[in-house]
Amino acid sequence: MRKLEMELPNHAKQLLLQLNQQRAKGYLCDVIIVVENALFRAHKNILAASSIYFKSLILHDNLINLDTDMVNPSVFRQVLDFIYTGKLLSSDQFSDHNFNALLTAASYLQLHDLAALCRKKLKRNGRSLLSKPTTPTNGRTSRNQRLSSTPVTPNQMSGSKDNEKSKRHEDLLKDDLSEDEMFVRNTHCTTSINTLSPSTSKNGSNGSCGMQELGLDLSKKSPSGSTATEEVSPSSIPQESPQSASESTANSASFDDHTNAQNLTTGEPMELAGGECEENQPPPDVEQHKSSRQTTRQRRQPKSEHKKAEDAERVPNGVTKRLNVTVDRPPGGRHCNSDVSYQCREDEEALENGQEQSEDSGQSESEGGRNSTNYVYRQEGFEPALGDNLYVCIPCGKGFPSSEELNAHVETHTEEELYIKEEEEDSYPKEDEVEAEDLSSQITQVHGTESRRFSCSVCNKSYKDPATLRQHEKTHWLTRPFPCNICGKMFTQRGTMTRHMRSHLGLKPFACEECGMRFTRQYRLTEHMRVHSGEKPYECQLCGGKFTQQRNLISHLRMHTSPS
DNA sequence: CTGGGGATGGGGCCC
DNA sequence: TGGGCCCCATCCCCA
Repeated sequence: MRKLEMELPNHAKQLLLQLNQQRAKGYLCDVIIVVENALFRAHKNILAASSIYFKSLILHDNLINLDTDMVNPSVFRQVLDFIYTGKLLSSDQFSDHNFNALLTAASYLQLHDLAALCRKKLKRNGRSLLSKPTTPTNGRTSRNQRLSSTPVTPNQMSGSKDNEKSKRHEDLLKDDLSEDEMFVRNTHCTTSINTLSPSTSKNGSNGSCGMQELGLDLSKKSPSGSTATEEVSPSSIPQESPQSASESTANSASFDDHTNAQNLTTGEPMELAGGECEENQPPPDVEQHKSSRQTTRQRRQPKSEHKKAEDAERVPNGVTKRLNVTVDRPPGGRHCNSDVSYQCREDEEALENGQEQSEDSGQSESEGGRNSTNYVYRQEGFEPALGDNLYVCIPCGKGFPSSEELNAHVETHTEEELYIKEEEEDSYPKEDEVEAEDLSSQITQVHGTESRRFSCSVCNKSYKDPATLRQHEKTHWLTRPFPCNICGKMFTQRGTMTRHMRSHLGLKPFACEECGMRFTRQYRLTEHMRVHSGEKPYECQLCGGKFTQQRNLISHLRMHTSPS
């Protein structure tokens, strides 16, 4: 048999180039590497082919946390670039110090070629090689040890991951990352990250890490003093920038595309790492349960998360909405499903507008700038005058020097800017609202001045206060005055909308002291606490069954009353 | 496979 | 404006 001698000269190179480009777009990326607060997407195959260490890590995990003692985001970006390009790009950054750091990382990651290169370089410069051990031996815990089956010493995670560290690193990133670096600071980002790793729940025995470890800050208002409140600012999840690797062949694969931003924004698990990553991963909170129910709940994935994961899959390159987006709400549907449908709808519109949802679409979207109040990043096509204010609010373009300030600013969006418009409407009745029903003025006139009760002319419900009546009236309006600026869903009450927004933004201020699980509503936490206390205040009068939640009692009662 | 129970998320609505 | 409660939907576990 004759040997075939035909060979494309640049086949390998082209292939790698393609892969790197795909990485930049997050296309087919199936693993996320978390380095401190930076997130990198990549392809398992590539990593596995590059390093035995990675090979072992990604075998069972879609999420890898690297020991930040060994590698920092800036260095890992270079490492990743090297893996995908085989090149170490020279830059000012490549000082001996940098090579030392690279060597540390390369040794740690068992990237022998890269390590050899670094040694060579250092040797040439006559500098001593770094001496950091490949395996961290200090007492400091690292996330990878908790979240992934890293071959590194399986130290415990110190649940109380220090703010200082994250902050420090954040600052570091600010220094290290280029102007084009993208910063993402959405809590959901972290949430989803956690959900990405099947091993998270298995390995994560320490409850207080989870989101906090990854930079979540959902506990601003947490009444608890639990460790869960010691987390870092949500803003401390700097995104690896697509531009960070701009000097290289391709961008660093990170949460750079809209999809991610979208998911983050909408509180949906980011589809950063491909669908499989999002499946059946319990949120970090869940894994923290210690009650008897703990096991059960650990195996569960909260519905919304689950659905969101699915949604993310369905809209892999979803065009995120910007604030002030025109509402286009499909009829019917509620809950997140409807939200998602809106999202999909926008995606479709984007498609119609020529934004293909091909594998390249992710890129095009990313250039469109992402919305997501909580997602801040910097990138081409979005050029606010920032100066050193690297933390950018996507909706308004304002830059802030720190994630904390940005975080504070972002909050104002949900409670301020987003409602300015509606406030104008709120002073009603506006023309269109009058057209809709024009109930308020009528009713107020009829009942407001004379009667103590204010009755709705539509349904005759009465209220003791005109404001409440007005609130009620809105339920009759054909037009709901309070749109969600992220998904377009409309609400009759501002409070409902703000609450809804919290789900987008991943703001869960209420933390359970027992397990660290967080909730968007105080009432939910109160409900939840009964899980730990065992209190079952709701009793079925028919069978004596007791329930922790009233709704479950109601559900139970239906069972009694149902025909079957 | 099915139904019941536990638990959670989201929206509506009233206070 | 936010809290509280209700309802619906859903998931997961288990018998």
